[in-house]
Amino acid sequence: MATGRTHRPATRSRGIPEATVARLPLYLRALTALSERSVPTVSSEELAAAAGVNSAKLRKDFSYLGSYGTRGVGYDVEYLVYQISRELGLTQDWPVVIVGIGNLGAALANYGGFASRGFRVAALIDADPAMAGKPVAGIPVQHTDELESIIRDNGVSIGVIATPAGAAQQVCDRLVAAGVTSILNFAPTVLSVPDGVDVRKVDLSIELQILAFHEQRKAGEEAAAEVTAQAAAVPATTREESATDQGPDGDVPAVMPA
Amino acid sequence: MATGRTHRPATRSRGIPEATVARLPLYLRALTALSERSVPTVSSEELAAAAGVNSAKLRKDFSYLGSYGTRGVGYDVEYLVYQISRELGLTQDWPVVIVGIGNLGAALANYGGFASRGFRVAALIDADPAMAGKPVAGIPVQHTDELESIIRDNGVSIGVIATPAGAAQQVCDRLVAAGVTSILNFAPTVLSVPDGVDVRKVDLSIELQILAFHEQRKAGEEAAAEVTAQAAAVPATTREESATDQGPDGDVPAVMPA
DNA sequence: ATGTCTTTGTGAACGCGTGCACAAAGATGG
DNA sequence: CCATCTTTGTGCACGCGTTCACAAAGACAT
Repeated sequence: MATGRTHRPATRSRGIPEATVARLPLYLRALTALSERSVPTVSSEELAAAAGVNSAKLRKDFSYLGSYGTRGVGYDVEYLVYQISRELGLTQDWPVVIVGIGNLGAALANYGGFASRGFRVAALIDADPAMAGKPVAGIPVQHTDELESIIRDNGVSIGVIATPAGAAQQVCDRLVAAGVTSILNFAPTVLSVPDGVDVRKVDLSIELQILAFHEQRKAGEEAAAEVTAQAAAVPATTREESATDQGPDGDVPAVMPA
Repeated sequence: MATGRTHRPATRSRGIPEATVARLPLYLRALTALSERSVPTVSSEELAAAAGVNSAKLRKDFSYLGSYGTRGVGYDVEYLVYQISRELGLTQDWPVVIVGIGNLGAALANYGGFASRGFRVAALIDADPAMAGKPVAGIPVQHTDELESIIRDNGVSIGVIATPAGAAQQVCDRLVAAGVTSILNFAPTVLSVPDGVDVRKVDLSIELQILAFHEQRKAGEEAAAEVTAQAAAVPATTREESATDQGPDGDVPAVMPA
């Protein structure tokens, strides 16, 4: 998982659990694909397989939205697409600003999935004066000085931060002060925001580290069988070495801040 | 949250809960920052604040790794950096391939956080023959034909998929067949993999949709107070309209597949 | 109209994750 | 050496999320 909600830890809004909300976009995507293939109805079993989840979980998720299925038949694809879209708030237009037009910011500006679900890139903002006016994904980059006016003029409530870590908190503060209440943060920093502001985090480095952990464990388990007998002989000095006083400084690997 | 583990749903590997593993990189980053400022020790309270988590949670997380703290003092920063790095498997070198060198793939190749924690970009792979040989982030792009040999020659076990959704499953299958056992997927698709292969997903579109949901709810709550009296008069026809037979087709918003 | 068969919707049990609150441990000062 | 004070490590309870398993609902054929 590349994220973690920062605020509103267990806010089950109007009865819809957070975990369910996180899966609704998944269902929506699968349903949209079915809709394009003109499939009229789908069973919970089929849809669950397409979305990669348990069918019981899917049914319980849908039960929070209401009784939209027909027993013995399944769910009407078009109707469900509409209901989920409405529940997620995708029936309205969401202007979004992207701050920090480096490699990642440019990639986000070009990302089709943004524009395709009601999200409209209202502006691209960068601190580098040399970037100003340069078009990225057909949209001219604007300077940070205009951040506040852009937010207000376009009624932007969602901001995307793709700046270096050092600039993220400052940008965040300005976004919030200008009226943004939801932030998607790609910078590897913990953002502090006032109550009422939602922050979601996408951290590429963290994802890889989690994969590395499991990868290491897999490698360890493979080797475990042959070392089991040997491990019994060794008095556990190898793994837990020198946990007594001070950590070895020379052994510390070259770990740099992401 | 930008991800969701696909396989190994609740695998508490060697006793370390999945939720804890997901937070270790967060602690590591905060600790590395302290280390650079030559801070010798840190209390759970301070570190928790820096990582944006509860201090009790942090202490419990560390207790899974062992008793590395000193009561009345706190944790030795350098030692903890080393222990967490080792636990996460960052003391070894992880060669990584990135498949799909579009905007996003290029951004990933240039992303500093990859190389800085033991992850080495072993190769960039793209299906477009025109890209072959072109250097991105100082690394020449190679053609998809060479995928298998690259994986085997470099002993790659972690693959990053940044291709369009349509190509993702096929790329995934080839990666897995060639020996990759951990995949970080940026394509908006559900990947199916055999047992033993870990998939983590980063989905930019989903993150925005979750934010939109909360944003909509916030807006709805603001307006709720003034509409409460009015809502009582309206016989609930507005919200749940025509939930009887068929969903309105004309009303369905223009939702495209991400 | 009635029976059968499919599929939904949900009650209930279970397990994981979180946070409180406190006892144990050890540093520090006298 | 003893008292005090700080901070860790953890037992415990609670709540959310997941899954099972089944009764209710409705389609469909006869």
